[in-house]
Amino acid sequence: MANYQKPKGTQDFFGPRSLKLSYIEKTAREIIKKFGYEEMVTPIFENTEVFIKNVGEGSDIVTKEMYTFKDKSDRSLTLRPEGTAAIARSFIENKIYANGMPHNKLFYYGPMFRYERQQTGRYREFRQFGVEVYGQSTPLLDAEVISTAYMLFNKFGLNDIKLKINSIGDIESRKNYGNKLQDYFGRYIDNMCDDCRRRLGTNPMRILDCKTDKDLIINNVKIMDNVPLINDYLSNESREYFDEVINILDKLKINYEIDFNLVRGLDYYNDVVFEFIITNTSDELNGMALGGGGKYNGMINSMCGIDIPAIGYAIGMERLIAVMDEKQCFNNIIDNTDVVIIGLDFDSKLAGLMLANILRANDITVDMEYSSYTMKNQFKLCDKLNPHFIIIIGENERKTGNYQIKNTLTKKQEEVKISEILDYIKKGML
RNA sequence: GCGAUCGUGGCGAAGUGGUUAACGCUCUGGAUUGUGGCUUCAGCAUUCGUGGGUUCGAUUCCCAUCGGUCGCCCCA
Repeated sequence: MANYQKPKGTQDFFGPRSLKLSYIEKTAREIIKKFGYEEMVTPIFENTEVFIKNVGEGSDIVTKEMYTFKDKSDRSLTLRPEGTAAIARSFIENKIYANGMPHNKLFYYGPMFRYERQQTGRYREFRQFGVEVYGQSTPLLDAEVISTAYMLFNKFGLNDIKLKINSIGDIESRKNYGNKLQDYFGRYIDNMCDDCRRRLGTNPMRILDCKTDKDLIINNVKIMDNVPLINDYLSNESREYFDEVINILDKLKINYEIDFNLVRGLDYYNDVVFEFIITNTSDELNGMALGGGGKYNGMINSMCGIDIPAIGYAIGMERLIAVMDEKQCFNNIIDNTDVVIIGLDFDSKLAGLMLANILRANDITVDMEYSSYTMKNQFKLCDKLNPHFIIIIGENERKTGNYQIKNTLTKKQEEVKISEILDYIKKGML
């Protein structure tokens, strides 16, 4: 046998796991539509510059994680590493902003690709469900966007997803704060890690995220404890906006934890940023981000020159499945077979096939064995599928027009006229 | 990009430098030829991720490579 392997970091979904994936996808679609969202489907790949310009030239995603390739006409294309930039591109290219709606609520679902070493909850091909809203900037909307995620978590039976939220301020606030951080960390930088030294010049806010220097103590002072807080450098406008979002979250009874060190790695965010954190699980998953997002008012403007506010988030499907597995949230999603039809000779199987399609057309799940005429083999299929009813057809049944129907729950077997089988089974399934 | 660890049949999992690679589950066939899920008997890896090397001989030692798992970085 040829030794085929799937590419590193990718996955095949089959059996129960594929059932879980489609259950999540279906449920997420249903719920988000209640909020008025429309699905947007964009290409799996985009022109490379869509991501470079919008995710950020300095971001890790762009500098080392993209699947970029040339097509036969020498165009540079990239397998999408995230959803937001592609959705924004489509929003602008199709001039959706001109459709007269005060806001446009969009969601997407599909695979994303990042060239990374895999570990728990991280793959090279992974799936995201995400939402983006364009056109309005108000705390009411921001809080509602966050609440859509919690409606989902709730529906899935997850009660331990912690919301971490912060405001990184508008562009001016960020600049002022960045200067302050450079002053502050500049005093200690000689003792800090290589990454932080690099970040000091390029993106000092990311130092706040550093795991290496998290507990660094210099001159008996834990430097992260005395770091200037973004909160003290927000413009009045940004601060009031953030306070109002928090206020509304309280009203919606969504628990949150304000984390002044939450800054996020994508360049396009401003003001409100947030992450959904997994808690109360195994060590591997605990503290991991199940999803994240924020506002990115500047991105649309930089793409098309029009001021259009934007906010969105994305949730990772593989991580969602992992948490839901641990919390045993998949108890009732098994697809049951309602009926298995047994035929004891070719003509009986043919009669069974015809009956099966009548039942299927009436919303009943039916399966059968196609090549064996022995009872034994066909009952084995029943053992596997565990149907509610087993219909047995043989020569006698064909002659009389009465088929044997066995109810596997009551263990009772009855003869039923062909014309009455549909009703008999429907009644039995209630 | 860096680091750790692992890779034996459909699955789980022992094992050793040397003629037949344990065991459990599953599966296949029979006891039981129109009623299964129990029991019982029998069968199922020319082969130990792949390629090369050492050796009289390697699944077991060495190297490389491809994968899995898990950390760091970053993120979903």
